[in-house]
Amino acid sequence: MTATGAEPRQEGSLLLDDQLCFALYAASRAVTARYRPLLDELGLTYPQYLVMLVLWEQDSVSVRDLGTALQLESSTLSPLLKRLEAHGLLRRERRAEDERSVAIRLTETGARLRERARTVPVAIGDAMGLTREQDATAKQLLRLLTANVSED
Amino acid sequence: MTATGAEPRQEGSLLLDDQLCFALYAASRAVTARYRPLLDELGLTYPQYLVMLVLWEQDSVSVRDLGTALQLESSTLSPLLKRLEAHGLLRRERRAEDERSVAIRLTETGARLRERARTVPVAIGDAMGLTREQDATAKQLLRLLTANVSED
DNA sequence: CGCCATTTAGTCGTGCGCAACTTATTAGTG
DNA sequence: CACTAATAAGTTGCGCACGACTAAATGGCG
Repeated sequence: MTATGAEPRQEGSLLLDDQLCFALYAASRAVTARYRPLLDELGLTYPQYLVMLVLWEQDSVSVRDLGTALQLESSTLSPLLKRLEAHGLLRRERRAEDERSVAIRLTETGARLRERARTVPVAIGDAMGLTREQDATAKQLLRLLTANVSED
Repeated sequence: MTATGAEPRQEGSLLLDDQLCFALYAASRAVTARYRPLLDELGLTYPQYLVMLVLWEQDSVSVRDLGTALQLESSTLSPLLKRLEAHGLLRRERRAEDERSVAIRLTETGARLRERARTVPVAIGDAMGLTREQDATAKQLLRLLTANVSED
């Protein structure tokens, strides 16, 4: 893939459309918006869906583990998990070994939801309309960017 | 750039780390977090900064124009613009030609802030640590993705 | 002209996302 | 062992983001 630079590439431009950050911000919201109708049918928001992805991979994780996986603070996760618990998808219980920690476990309902969610990544993949290579390149660049920007 | 696919590339994976959407979500928040201390000094949040970028390009735009440029709803912009007005950076006045429309104009303070903001894109560019080509490729892919996903 | 559909901002309610802080528990040090 | 530092989860306050809705103004059509 070649960079077809139809861009005024001066280093410190203040033009909105020169900013990678804006492309990122717009893309992220556009993708989330595309997820919304699909996730509505599952009764999930997008961040809730991400939490469920983690739990479907590995049941019984701590709030801390979720925070590490999703890069979210407990101040974001705690209320979100409460809502998922209220919807009957998971249970929260203090660990006996360490009373500070809370184990998040799927309920039967939560575990079963996985089957209904299987179609979601496929539908989104279609909508994104990237080739396999573009998808891989994008992921790679986004991870590099995240790593660089998260330093110190 | 080659796609070094150390990925389990099955089409409909439910693994968090296979999802482009998560890479996007994480990158967007990481970049915004990197902006935060810089923008704090200007007294701006990240979305407020984006609004200012538009206004520094073209003074006197409508709420609708801002919404088109930033892909945001009036329900997001109206309160945000009120806060910027309260901080003395802009004024909102109904247009005489069309009383439905509101013209957003920079105050002297708002216009002057541009000079202090000049260092921001440079600092962020450094922190991102992408080559020119990676930056261009990322922007290109993100725009393609946004366009595809926004269809219909 | 009169009327209705459209357009433009705006309000309201809900759910993030994060900084700053609190509380409870555990670990580590002398 | 005592005591302090750390860790884990949660609360609060604020600012987005967006859907659903409202009010006011304009455009278009008969």
